[in-house]
Amino acid sequence: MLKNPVVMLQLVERLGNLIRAEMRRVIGQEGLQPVHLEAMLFLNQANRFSNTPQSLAEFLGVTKGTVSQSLLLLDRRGLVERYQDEVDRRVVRLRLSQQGEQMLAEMQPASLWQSATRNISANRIRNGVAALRETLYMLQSYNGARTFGVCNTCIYCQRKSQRTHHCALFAERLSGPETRLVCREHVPK
Amino acid sequence: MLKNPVVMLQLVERLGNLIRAEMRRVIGQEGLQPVHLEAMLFLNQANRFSNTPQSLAEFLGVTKGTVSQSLLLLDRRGLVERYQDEVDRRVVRLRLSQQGEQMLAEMQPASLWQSATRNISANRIRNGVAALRETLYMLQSYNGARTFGVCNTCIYCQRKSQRTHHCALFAERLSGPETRLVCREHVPK
DNA sequence: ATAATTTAGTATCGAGTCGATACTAATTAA
DNA sequence: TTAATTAGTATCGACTCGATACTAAATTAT
Repeated sequence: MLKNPVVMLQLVERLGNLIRAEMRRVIGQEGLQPVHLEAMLFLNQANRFSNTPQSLAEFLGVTKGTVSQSLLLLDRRGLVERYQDEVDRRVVRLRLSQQGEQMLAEMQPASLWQSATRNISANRIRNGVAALRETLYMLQSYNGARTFGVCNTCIYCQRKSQRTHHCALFAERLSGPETRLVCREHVPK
Repeated sequence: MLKNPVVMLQLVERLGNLIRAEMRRVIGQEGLQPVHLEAMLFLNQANRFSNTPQSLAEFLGVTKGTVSQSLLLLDRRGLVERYQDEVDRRVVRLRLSQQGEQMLAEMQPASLWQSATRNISANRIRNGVAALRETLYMLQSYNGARTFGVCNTCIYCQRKSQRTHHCALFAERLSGPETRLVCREHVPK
C-alpha cells in the first residue's frame, strides 16, 4: 500500500484550490467568478466541433442548465458571443468576443506559476507532467468523461501531407493550427 | 521559454476541476457542497493551534464571513462542533463530531485516485510529488499564504527524546501523533 | 407521411457560496 | 481608562448549481 499517490492527490487538490482562490481574486475585480474564467479559457481553445454549450458543460462537469446561466452572464458582459449553427438549428455556437480575448490576454493566468516552477529541474517536471497526464486519462476513462485533448494527440487525426490533416471521425479537413485545438471527441492514442 | 510548466499548470487545473466535480457528485447526495468536504478534511487534520474559523478561512482562501456561514451549516447538520476557547474567550474551537468523522471515513475520497495511479512507476510519482510540492511552497510564499504543513516538517519542531517533540514557537510539548497534524504556523525546513 | 422520441438549449426555483459591510465582544496597546 | 486590534457573527446582493419543467429542432419508428 503506497502512500505517495495519496500525497500526490492532496498536493493536486491543494494546488487546485490555491489556483481557484487566486482566480477568484483576479477575476473578481471584473465582477466574475472562477467558472467564468474556466469557460473563457475553454472557448479560447475549443475547435469548431466543440464550441457549444453542451460541450462546455461536459468540460466543466456541470449541467447544461447551469452552463446556460453562466453563458447568459458572459453574453451580457460582452465577453462571449452566441450564434446559431447553420446546419442544425438547435445548436448554439460560442466564441470569445474581441473584448473577451483581450481580457484573457491581459490576465496572464500562468505568470505566477511560471516563476513558481523556475527552479525545478526539467527532468522532474517532465516526470510530473507524465504522471499527471496518465492519472488524468485514467480518471476520465473511469468516469466515462471526455478527455478534451488536442487533435494531434487523437486517434482520429490523420496526416495527409506536409500541411494538411484529416479527422476520420468528422471526415473533414483540418488545418495545421486546428490540430492544436481541443476537441470533445478526442480519444488519446 | 519552457512549455512544460504551463502544461503542468493546465493538468493540475484540469485534475483539480475533475476532483471538484467528483466531490460535488459524491457529497451532493448528502446535500453538501465541495467546500464543506474541504472544511471537514481540514478539521480532520488540523492540530490544536489551528482548529479555528480564522485558520480554516486562511486554508480555504475565503473570508471569515464566508467560513462563518459554512460552519453554520455544518453545525446545523451535526457534522462539526464549535466550543469556546478557555483562555481567549473570543476564539471558537472546531472539531469534527462523531457523525462527521464517520461520514469522512465512509467516503474514501482517495479510492478512485488510487486506482487511477496504480500503473504509474513509483519513480515517476516520486518526481511528480517533488515537483508539485516545490511549486506549492513557492506559490504560497509569493502569496504570503500559509503552508499548512505537518509539524514534523517544520523548523519550529524539535525532537526532545525518542517519543516527545517540542514546538519552539508555541513553547509546548508535542506528542508523536501530533507531529503528523497540520499547523497554520508551519514553516517548511 | 405522421407520430413518437431524442437532443440542444432555456427558464425558474431554492439552497448555498462568497465578498462587502456593519456589527459585537474580548483582548491588547497607549 | 481609553483607543485600537482581533475573532467571530449577521445581513445583503450577485452568482452557482441541480432539479424540474419547458420549447423547438432533428431523428427514428411506424
